[in-house]
Amino acid sequence: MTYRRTDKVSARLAETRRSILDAARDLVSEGGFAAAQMSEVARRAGVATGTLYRYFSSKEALCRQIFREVSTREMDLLAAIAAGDAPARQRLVEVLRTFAGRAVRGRRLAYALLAEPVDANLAEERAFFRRTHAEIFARILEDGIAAGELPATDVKIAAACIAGAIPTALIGPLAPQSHELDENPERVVDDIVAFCMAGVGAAANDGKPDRIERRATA
Amino acid sequence: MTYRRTDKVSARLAETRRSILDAARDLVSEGGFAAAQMSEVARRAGVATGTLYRYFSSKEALCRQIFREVSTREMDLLAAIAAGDAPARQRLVEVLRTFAGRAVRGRRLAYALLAEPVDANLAEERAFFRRTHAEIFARILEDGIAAGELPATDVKIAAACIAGAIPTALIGPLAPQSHELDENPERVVDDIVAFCMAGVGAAANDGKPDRIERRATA
DNA sequence: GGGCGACCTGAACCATGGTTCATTCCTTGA
DNA sequence: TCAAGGAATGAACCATGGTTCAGGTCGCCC
Repeated sequence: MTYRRTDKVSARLAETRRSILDAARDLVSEGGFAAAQMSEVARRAGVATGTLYRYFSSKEALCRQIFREVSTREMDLLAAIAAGDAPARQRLVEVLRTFAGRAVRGRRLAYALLAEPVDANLAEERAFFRRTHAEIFARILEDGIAAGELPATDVKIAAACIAGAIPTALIGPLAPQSHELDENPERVVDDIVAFCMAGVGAAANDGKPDRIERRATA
Repeated sequence: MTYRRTDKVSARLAETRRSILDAARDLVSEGGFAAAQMSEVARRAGVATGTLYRYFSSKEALCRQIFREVSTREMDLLAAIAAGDAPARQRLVEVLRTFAGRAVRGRRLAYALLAEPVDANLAEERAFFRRTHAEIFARILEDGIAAGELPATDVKIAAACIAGAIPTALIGPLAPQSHELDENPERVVDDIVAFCMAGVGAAANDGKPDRIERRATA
């Protein structure tokens, strides 16, 4: 027993771990998971390739960790809104706007999380992410139906539709071609949210004129 | 000049080409593009691996061809409906039902075309496929708005929402977990179509009771 | 200061799967 | 039947990128 990890060392280790995760996350938000090659992650983090394997058992483990950290942050935001005690319709609008708005702002990262081609292992993690999304939507829908704010629907299916419509409209293969997003992201978000709200049988106008009226008068 | 390709040979070549394409398509519809390895395609087609390269310059070229053949078939079906002279709302419902219905029936293939992780080259082809979808939806929406059947909306965005909602709800990472699809695919398709129709500001009841009423009485 | 072991290094290793090419087989036209 | 050349073969080749490991460095404890 001649060696025991000292606090200073632990701190340094933790720091290295963090810098690896940061490097990987940065790479992902710049070029997607495809850009996060182990050698490149190491270079960015200022360590050798082999060192990565002292902190993460495999590339998959590292990527999963990234995925979790980022998506947990997002989910927590949405969950907090969902757990509020505002009327269900209002919570739903807020959740959708938050989701879509954040995706637009961190577009490259959102693409990586939601749409980038990844291998089966990561796809699993993504499925979990999406499922959690859908559950948040579904719970609010249930509340709304129970409270009579929304018409009865199969909430699971409606939630899945929402979970598909938003990313596709924003960052899927359809989006890049159009430059509307760069010009007027707010309107795009508004329109998407309006579509989803209408889809679940609720007009989007909670205090402000909704998409349809606004555009009809234009 | 002692050799000239005879008709019989041309026919045989064409046949080989076809059998390669068939083998590849079958593999894709069984296990997605991931399962379509060149050696396996060759085995199925009853030729040697090298032979594939006499017909297609690369795996990418082969896969693109598959993608095009399959998706063209689907697009043509939808385009035919879209070009009809029924009221826009009716055409829209029909297109959506056809799209969703075929995806459910050929689920594995639909997954490959719409959602399976593929590399960037194929993603391009997929983007084209989706864009064409969205354009079909958009055109019908425009017709409907012009005819006063539908409220004014940004048709591009609505179309993108639809193009995202349907596949995700049916075959995306969300769907597999539930077995509703196996039990009652028709109802699921109905609900999804209803969501989309409501999203564009049209209730889905064209002659028959819509989702909401039906479920509310259950 | 010195021995010990954890930590770090990065070039070599390996697995996967697409691609090539020297060789063989077959068809054509005489 | 035979020379000429296109078509087919499939094992070897190669590129990519994750993973390993023998050797060096550094911090802990006495």
